[in-house]
Amino acid sequence: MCSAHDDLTAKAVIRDRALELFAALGPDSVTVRQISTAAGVSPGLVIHHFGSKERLRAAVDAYVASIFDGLFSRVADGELDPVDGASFAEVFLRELPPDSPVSRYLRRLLLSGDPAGTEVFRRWFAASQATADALIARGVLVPGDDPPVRTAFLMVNDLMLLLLRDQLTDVLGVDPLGPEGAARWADEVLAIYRNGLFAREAER
Amino acid sequence: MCSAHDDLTAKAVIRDRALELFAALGPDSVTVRQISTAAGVSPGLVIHHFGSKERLRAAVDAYVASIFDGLFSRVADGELDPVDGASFAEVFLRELPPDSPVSRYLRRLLLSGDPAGTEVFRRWFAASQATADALIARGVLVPGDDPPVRTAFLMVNDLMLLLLRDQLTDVLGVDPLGPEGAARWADEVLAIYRNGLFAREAER
DNA sequence: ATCTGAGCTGAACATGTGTTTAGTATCCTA
DNA sequence: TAGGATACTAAACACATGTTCAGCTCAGAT
Repeated sequence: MCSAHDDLTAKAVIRDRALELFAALGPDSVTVRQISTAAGVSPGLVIHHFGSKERLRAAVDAYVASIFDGLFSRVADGELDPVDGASFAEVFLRELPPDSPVSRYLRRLLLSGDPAGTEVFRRWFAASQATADALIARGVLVPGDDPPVRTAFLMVNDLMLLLLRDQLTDVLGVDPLGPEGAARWADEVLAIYRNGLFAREAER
Repeated sequence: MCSAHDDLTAKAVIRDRALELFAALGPDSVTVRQISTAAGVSPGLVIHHFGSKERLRAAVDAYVASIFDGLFSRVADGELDPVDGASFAEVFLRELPPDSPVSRYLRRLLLSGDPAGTEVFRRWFAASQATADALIARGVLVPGDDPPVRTAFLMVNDLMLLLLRDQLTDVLGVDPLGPEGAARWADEVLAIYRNGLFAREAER
């Protein structure tokens, strides 16, 4: 190994810097040269290791997907517990480094319609379904008339925090995934889940 | 006018084709030449009318924002009524042509963190707040302990359908904004809003 | 009739792009 | 210790990009 950055192989460094740049700027606006200088290598090496920019992008997609897969299986194994409204988003934020570009990358993955994003979405949905089933079995949740739709609803409520975090911070004045915002958000969501939203006619 | 396409001015045609291409492929992957051939004009004319590709993008941003502004003010005037769960998304889908690229463009606008997207989000939030206040005043909704957070929650529930429509269609097997899917989605959401989510201990 | 200015084109320009290539150092294996 | 693969670079290549420019057409004012 010629030049040692951190304790990672150069290929991994390239992948990590590409992940950051793709997440921040979008894959299309990022050039191979930007990635190579961010990784401290030559542009040729990026191609040497990944074949092409497009395949580097695919590698980053797969890497991010594998991170989420790891988190999902840890939840399934009971290592991580998404209690209290079944918020996967909060669990993930806790597990990932606070400035991790992964959630921002996921945003691009999902909203751009990329197949890799659809795949992550599918697995997230499956994990949500498993969690919901477990809570129903324990008698905590009621199943509802249309379990898949109910699961999807709960899941997107959760995902939203990740996807629209910046915009929500803007209008609320507080980060809904920060310490204070998360508490306020959870309180309100649980209140709705508990009491519903509509005024009860004649207060029962 | 040299070449008449449809009944629109060439500048408007360029803007419309750019909107479609930007929505479908992302602004960064679309070239001026693609836009110009889609509009049936020369690349130079695109620059002639808009100054630069970047300023064309800004013009499209503003155009989309104005479309949403129009819809918001029609809702405010009572012309459009988002009853039943206050679903703006459904209202918009009904008002826009079925294959309109606007909602897809909005997705890009929000995910890219573009200021224009943030602005649309702000106005959507304001409109949601106004609608919620009206429903509370009529005694339909209960305000909750944290009205801004409650409004944001309801709003993102709604936005989600627009933003994750494709992925939801994938996992549910039905378009949540299509005729059947919308009904199932509304039923389930209203059930939660009405009865909550948790099993009542001892069934009261 | 003539001038003016806007709409518009085709070709060219400068540059940034992804990628290739030739070559060098370094490591692992036999 | 030889030899071949691997990691890596610098330079170049081919091409696509956004943009410019000179000039054309044509409607409307003078």
